[in-house]
Amino acid sequence: MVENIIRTNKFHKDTFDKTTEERRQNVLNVAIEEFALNGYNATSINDISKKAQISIGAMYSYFASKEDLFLSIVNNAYFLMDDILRDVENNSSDIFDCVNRMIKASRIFAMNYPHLNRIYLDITTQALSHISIKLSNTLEIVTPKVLNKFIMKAKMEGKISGNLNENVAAFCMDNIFTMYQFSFSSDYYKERLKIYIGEENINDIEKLEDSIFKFIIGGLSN
Amino acid sequence: MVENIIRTNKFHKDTFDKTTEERRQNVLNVAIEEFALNGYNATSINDISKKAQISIGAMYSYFASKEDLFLSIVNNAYFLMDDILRDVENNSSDIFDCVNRMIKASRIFAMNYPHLNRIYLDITTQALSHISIKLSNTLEIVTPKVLNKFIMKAKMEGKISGNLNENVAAFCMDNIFTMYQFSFSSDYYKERLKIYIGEENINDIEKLEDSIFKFIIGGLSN
Amino acid sequence: MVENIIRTNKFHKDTFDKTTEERRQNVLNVAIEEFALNGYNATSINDISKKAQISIGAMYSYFASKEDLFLSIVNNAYFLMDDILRDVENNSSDIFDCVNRMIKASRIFAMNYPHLNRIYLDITTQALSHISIKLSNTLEIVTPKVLNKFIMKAKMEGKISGNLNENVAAFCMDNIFTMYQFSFSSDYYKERLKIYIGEENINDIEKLEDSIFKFIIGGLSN
Amino acid sequence: MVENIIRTNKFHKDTFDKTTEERRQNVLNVAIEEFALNGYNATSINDISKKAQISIGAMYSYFASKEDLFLSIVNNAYFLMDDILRDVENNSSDIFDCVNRMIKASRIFAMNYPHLNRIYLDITTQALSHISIKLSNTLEIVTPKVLNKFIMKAKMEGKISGNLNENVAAFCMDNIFTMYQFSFSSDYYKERLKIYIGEENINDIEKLEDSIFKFIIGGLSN
DNA sequence: TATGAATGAGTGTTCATTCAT
DNA sequence: CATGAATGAACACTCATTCAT
Repeated sequence: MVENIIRTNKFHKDTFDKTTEERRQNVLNVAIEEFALNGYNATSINDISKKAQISIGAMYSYFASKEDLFLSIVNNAYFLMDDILRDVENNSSDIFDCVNRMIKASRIFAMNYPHLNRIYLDITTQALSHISIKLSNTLEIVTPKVLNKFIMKAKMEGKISGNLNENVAAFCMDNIFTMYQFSFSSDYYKERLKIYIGEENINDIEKLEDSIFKFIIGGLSN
Repeated sequence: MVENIIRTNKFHKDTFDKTTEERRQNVLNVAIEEFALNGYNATSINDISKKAQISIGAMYSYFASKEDLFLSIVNNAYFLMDDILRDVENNSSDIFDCVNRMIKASRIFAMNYPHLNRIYLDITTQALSHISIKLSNTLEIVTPKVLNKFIMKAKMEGKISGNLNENVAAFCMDNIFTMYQFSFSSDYYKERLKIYIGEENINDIEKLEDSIFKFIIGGLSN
Repeated sequence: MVENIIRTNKFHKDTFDKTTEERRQNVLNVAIEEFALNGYNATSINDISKKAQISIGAMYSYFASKEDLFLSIVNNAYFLMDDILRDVENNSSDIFDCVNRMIKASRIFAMNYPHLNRIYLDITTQALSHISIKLSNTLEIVTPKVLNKFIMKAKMEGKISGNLNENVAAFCMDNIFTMYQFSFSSDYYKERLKIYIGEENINDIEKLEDSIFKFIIGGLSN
Repeated sequence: MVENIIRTNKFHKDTFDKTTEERRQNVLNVAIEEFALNGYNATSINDISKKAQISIGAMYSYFASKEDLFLSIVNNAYFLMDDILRDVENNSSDIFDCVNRMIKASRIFAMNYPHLNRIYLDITTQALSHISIKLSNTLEIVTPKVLNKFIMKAKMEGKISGNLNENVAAFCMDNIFTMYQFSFSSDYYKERLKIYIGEENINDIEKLEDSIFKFIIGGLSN
């Protein structure tokens, strides 16, 4: 199972498991913050160790390389995303409910873990393709599966047209979710959202999400 | 006018205007390729100058810094995007035609200028927010304006519901366009597209774009 | 007596005497292999402890420093050489027999203990003079003594000319033995031997050693 | 021709050819001294650049790596050795003259270039076999050729026995020369020479070399 | 006594930028 | 105006050694 592969991926050394929870969280938190702020390439492992107030030697006793530290973080982030998606899947009554939940989940994830979301954006960058390759087939697999499932179900129940191309619909929907997420973590996309909906509407999240919901439902009903 | 601001932004030194067109293009082309491949941070100006077969001294007589070279490229890229969008705007008969043209334009831009598209993705990254800030208010302004205009027109002509939130709709539509674009330049998003629509459907662009078109039209008709 | 000084040199801590023979041999064997392969400077004590499957803490409870571990090994190696030389001394009937035995002993030592021989070569290097100093007056003392003794005896018995400078002759002879030894442990000198005698003759050890013997005997008879 | 291969080996970058002769010599001299003193592994390129009072950046604009700097030095050293051996070859009237000249040349080379001689000793070490491999077939080729030539000539002229194995004889002779050389550069072998011939005789070089000469001539006449 | 996590100075190397020619 | 040699801070990473458990 793909999910198990993800969960058993391990990019840290045994030593990291043995240190205190506090130390572990501290290292990860500082690293997440730095990677999110500066991007992978501009982040220095020496800086992270200084800010986390641990020695650089300890850092390298926890992770074999800068890349492994980064992969560890990304891997953990996928656990989180996964859990959230699984939650959406399990609690959604139908595709409409599912869309609604996914919109909210996108924002909440980005607001709760803005650093992780920024890191995710960084990974999709061509410069980090060598890194995303190491996680390939574990990424981006749950969302299409969940969306597809609910769309098919709705089709069979006659709730939406049988002519809908469910794959492309799922793609379009996730495009909206993904960019919506980024709109709460990356300064660039934050600015873009403001331009689209106007600075004065930025705080009426309910209205915004309701409109997104309607747009998507329309897309499904074409 | 915003457009004039963009066009008059100048991130190169006067010397660069004075050298030959060939030399100018050569420098920019090599730089674009390198930045697209490695990302801003991992790209070396010395490397670019070597590959462009000009001296590093010349490089710095053209651009005050690595950042300025990068900004120059991005700025030029916006001319291109702008022209394309303007073209779409001028030739579209209505919002449906406009959507159709924008879908195609997204793909064509990404395929014709994959390097520029990758660079664009890089910029949206938080790590380069210090760079996007210098271009702020010049980016991402034309698309919403154009989309808005056509949606409003369609609303007035009764072609689509008056209840539609045109701002959010434009946002959703551009989310789809943007991610669709990335699907033709970044390896990461290429892979993601394959996962969504299946490797076997990746070559039937017409069917894909038709489905995207229908999804969006549905969204507008909700 | 010099010999006693050698034997009582002790570069390890008492703890090392108290651990099991197996553990002791294991540590030393792994260390010998690593030092021989990488040289003193490029060998890591942490690596040795990992390969020997003992903790780095234990390592430092046995030896006060990397240098002491190295000195221990070298010191032990001198016991071995010493025993071999003593054996040659005790069993040789005269200088001719002695030369014959020393040629063979050189090769056999190098083949049985190539690691120790490589380590010896490393020590003679200027970079490790700070180490050889700590062993000085214990090294290189037996061979000249033995050779000298047999040459003097042969002189007195009229077997070789009384005009021979026995010191220089011993020096020349040991030069030949030493380099012959290295020809069986260091890859560099192995290659050199091939260049001198031809790859096709490298396996006819008997002929080779017979020729060396004759050369030396000639040298003694000048 | 092997000699040409050596001469055209180039381990430095073009930039090094372009800097001033003074700077070039300075870098090489400091590097030679450091490598000779500490050995390859324990020598730091940053230290060399500091002692040579040039920036580390300049260092790396001259040589692509620490290894290349080292190889450059070794390569240059082979030019020197080569010239000396060629000189011996050209000026020797016969094998006896040749031996005489080689003994002297060994000492003089070691005294004039003790650093280079120490570096040579370092290279023969197993730990540096990865380096000597890069020079293989260029090293150690001239001496056997020269010695062989003169021995064969002497054989043909009846000056020495036709039964002599010239290859092994050359090997033995070079063993003596090589170790004699080291006796003037490495502290270890200096000490060893003293032990063999006595501290009181260390200054009577003429007597020493005369005795070595006689030993070798004897070896050739066996 | 044995363990191995932790330390931090030090390594080889890169690269944006300057400036004499 | 163009050149490219030169700079040096910074980087990812190593390793001899210490010390709490």
